[in-house]
Amino acid sequence: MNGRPVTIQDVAREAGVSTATVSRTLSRPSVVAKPTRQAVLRAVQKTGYQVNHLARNLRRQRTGSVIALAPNLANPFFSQILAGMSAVLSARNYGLLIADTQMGPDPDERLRRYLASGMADGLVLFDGGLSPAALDVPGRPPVVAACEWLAADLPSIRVDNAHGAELAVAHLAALGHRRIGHVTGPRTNVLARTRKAGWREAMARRGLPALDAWVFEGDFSMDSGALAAERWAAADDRPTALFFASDEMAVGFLGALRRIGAQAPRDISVVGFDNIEVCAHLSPALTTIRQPRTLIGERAAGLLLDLIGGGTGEGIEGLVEVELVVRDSTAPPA
Amino acid sequence: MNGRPVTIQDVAREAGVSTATVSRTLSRPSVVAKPTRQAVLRAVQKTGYQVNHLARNLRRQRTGSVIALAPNLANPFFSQILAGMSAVLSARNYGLLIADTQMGPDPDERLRRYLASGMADGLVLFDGGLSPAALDVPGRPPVVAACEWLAADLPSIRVDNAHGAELAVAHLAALGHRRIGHVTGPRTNVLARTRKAGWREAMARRGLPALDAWVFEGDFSMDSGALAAERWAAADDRPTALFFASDEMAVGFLGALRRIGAQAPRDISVVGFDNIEVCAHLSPALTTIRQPRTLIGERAAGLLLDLIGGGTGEGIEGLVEVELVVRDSTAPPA
DNA sequence: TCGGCGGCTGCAATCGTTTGCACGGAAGCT
DNA sequence: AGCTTCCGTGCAAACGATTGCAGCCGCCGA
Repeated sequence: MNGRPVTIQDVAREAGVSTATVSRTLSRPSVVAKPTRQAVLRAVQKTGYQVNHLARNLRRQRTGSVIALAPNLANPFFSQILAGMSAVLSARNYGLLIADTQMGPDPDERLRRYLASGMADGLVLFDGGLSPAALDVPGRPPVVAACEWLAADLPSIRVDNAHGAELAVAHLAALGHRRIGHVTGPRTNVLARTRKAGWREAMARRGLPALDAWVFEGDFSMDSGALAAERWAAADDRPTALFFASDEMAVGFLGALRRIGAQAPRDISVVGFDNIEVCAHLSPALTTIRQPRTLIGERAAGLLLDLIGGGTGEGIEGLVEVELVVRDSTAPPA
Repeated sequence: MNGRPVTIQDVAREAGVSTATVSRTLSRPSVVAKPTRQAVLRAVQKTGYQVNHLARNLRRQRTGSVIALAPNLANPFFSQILAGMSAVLSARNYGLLIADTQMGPDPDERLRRYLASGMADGLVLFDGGLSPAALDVPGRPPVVAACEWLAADLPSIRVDNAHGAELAVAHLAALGHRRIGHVTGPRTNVLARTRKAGWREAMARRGLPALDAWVFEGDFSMDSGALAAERWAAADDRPTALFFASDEMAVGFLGALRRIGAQAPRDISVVGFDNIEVCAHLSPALTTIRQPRTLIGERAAGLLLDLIGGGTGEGIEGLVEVELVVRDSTAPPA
């Protein structure tokens, strides 16, 4: 009734037992005798006791939460992944802290700080641009990379980007395209690099040239996609199809394309990557490579929890499969 | 060097002072003499000491983090708001925990649990669908509502939805439209209700009828927007312009419109709400009401921190202004 | 020279749990 | 009956920081 929060002591007094017994009743009910247990539970009910997580965690030497570290929280791409993580974490009574790497001046330093601070029992890293050296922190908690990552030895959940590129190129080639270009992500981004490499390989596998003139540099943003449209239109040796490293860029491209009087798939076939929600609602609806984002989040969280629990992460599949979603932005070349 | 994390005791020993002095050096440097301070800082450097937040927070009787409770984390709308929150929170050394109300079976119960659990020093609520009764928890921490909310007495950051509707209708009316319809959000959502009411008022203010036949029910999703397009096309008394309660629905509408051979703004003018990123890249680019989402997040976090600090939230403006962004989806009626 | 004062510092209690250890008693066995 | 075993419980020491209180010391003024 009064303002002071009720502690385990209050419950113990109420139930006429020691705090140890209350604690045990709550965490390992089986070890306390049934009558005692019931008395304690009754006292808990009566007093409205809630454990103090701070105290519990201090004693247990853990924090009960994990950090998701993303390059840019404003990017909707992550929200679904976070939802997936949140689902499995809250089921296991873990909290999900989120943080942005790109906000302060020195991303690597921020990562290091998070690792050293002991604010969380583990960390999921979504930023492929950080330096592996930032992981070199004495007693750091487990880290799961949920992106392609230079340091191959980090437990990770990866999307099969190369296979995605292969699917895209295969689809376009099957339609009869031979001049298939690529719009890249940011040069430093590992995802972007893998997709580009995948494109090259897929082309080579079919004996198709992967000309540099068919590569347009982007940065995953819609604006950069729009820019690619202008450059594509101005080029003299144009590809008849483009594989984009992200849907966002493809969306920007399609919009700009219309504005300059061209149209997909009549003038050019377009394949994106991600399957963001808007794809199905564009006109033409965007053919793309689907990434199961919720699944990525769930897997990453699952893997991290396993590591935190002392597991090796052996049982958890690190590679999640992508699939081709055919819509209206692709057709045989004119 | 060894595995055990370095504590304040180690630093104290190294510096030849007491733990109290170390603590003070770190939290209120001005009260300790300069030579002592330097010795302590040197020891901190040497040992690589990091404060244990758990212990600090236990002692300080606070958790150092706040919860953002959203109806659906997978909704990209929130990611930018979270980014805004994250920015101001991490600047003040607070952590941001996120949680989903809609995941478990009983959202109200979840809210209550979060409030009672003491896991955070405060909470920002984005779900307008929860019952105010869920807030009725004995020693609950401050809560900020970042959505329209039935219980008017909760400190809140609100968007001026009614004004947004007014701007939309004013714009369309100025173009010469008289038959202006509305596509609603989910019936239970307070945001959706306010926008609809705003539309009605704006129409009335101009002496224009707001016919029920011009109202299409949606749920904020792209799919529901697409559905509205079919219903609009099938109607016999068609509005010449539509004001949408969300951009997502407008996007779905535009896509479906094209698929049935119609086109904006030739056949119908469209105004959305939110200014999501894709608006500018559609063709036609979508005229909409801009909500400053980052600002909403910043304000909400700021207000919450003020309340946590014992403030009254007086100085913080609760209403954030929206603005009209005119693009290509609106034109005079045919 | 002495009293007073103020600036630094240390002692030790405290935050609320968990948990190793020990103890008491009942039950089972010879 | 005496001895072991085992179950259930309580005692008290952690976990690692913060902070009120008190004491020390040096400086200043009288």
